[in-house]
Amino acid sequence: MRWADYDSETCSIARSVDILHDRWTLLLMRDLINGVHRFEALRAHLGVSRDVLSKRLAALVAAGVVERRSYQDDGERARAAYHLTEAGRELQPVLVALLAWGDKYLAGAAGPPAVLEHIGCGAAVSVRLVCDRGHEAAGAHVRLRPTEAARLRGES
Amino acid sequence: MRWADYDSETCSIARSVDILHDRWTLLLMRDLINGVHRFEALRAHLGVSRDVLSKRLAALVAAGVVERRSYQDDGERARAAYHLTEAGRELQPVLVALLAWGDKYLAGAAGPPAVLEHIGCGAAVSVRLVCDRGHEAAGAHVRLRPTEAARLRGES
DNA sequence: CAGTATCCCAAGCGATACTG
DNA sequence: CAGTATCGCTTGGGATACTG
Repeated sequence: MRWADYDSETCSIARSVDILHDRWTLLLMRDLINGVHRFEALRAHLGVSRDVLSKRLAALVAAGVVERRSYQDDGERARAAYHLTEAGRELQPVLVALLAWGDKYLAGAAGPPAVLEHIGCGAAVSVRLVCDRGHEAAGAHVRLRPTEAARLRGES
Repeated sequence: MRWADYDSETCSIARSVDILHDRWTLLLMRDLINGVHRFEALRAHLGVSRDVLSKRLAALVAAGVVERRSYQDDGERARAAYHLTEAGRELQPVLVALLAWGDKYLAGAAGPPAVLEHIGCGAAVSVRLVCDRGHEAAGAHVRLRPTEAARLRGES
């Protein structure tokens, strides 16, 4: 297929970007995936204003990637905490890919501030594109094939 | 490490997001990686204004992920085209991860408009997180370990 | 075709103050 | 602590017109 035939708006990348494209959302996801769950902790760590954090969290809850939970420590009153849903956790490859790319191209002379490691064995973790038959499938070895859904849409 | 110890700004994810977080950049990268290289073709396919496209391209050239080339068809005058640099091409995993996620969670009843396939064998392509010793390393089986660079920064 | 210049509007964002 | 309300600034972005 010629890529230009591929509808720019219905593209899954476009839909994903629509949810994630602002300056804070991916960093917010990063913190959530790494164990920061409370409003004030998120605000302080990200350095974002309360207002924006509130809006972002609401948007992510609406999008189904974050859920709000109440919890209660002993002797304390109930508090709210935010956790990723299954859909949210599955954005991990996006974050890892961004991390790997930033490590490689933006880290500067000092090197990356942190590396991702497999807890089981301590080896470095990387992102790979593979096909169902196990072939490495990066770069030009990959193409998009339009589905029935796209064909039907095109006819309408 | 406790994630909150990890500096939010020097994080490689943050640096990457800084370059990519606007509404158009990732879609622009998508089109560039898929063979749309000319200004007017990009503008038409993305549906973005000339002004913004011009700025985005300039920013991406400055960031080193896009390069501007001149080419000349027979009998035509020279024209400009934009191509990804090596660094730009290596953002492919980010795009594939976004595509896969959108396919899974945002495609709706009709299913995704296109699927990614390995040109060699036609099998579907997916993103995997693996460690250097070949272990599958997704979800909670992964952690960030601060490097010397982070320790030095923390002391300063 | 490949942009730049101008204008104006809307959205994003931060600061501050306030509420339960 | 966990937010909402209000304000005003700044940036992003579309429309249109213009240039090489």
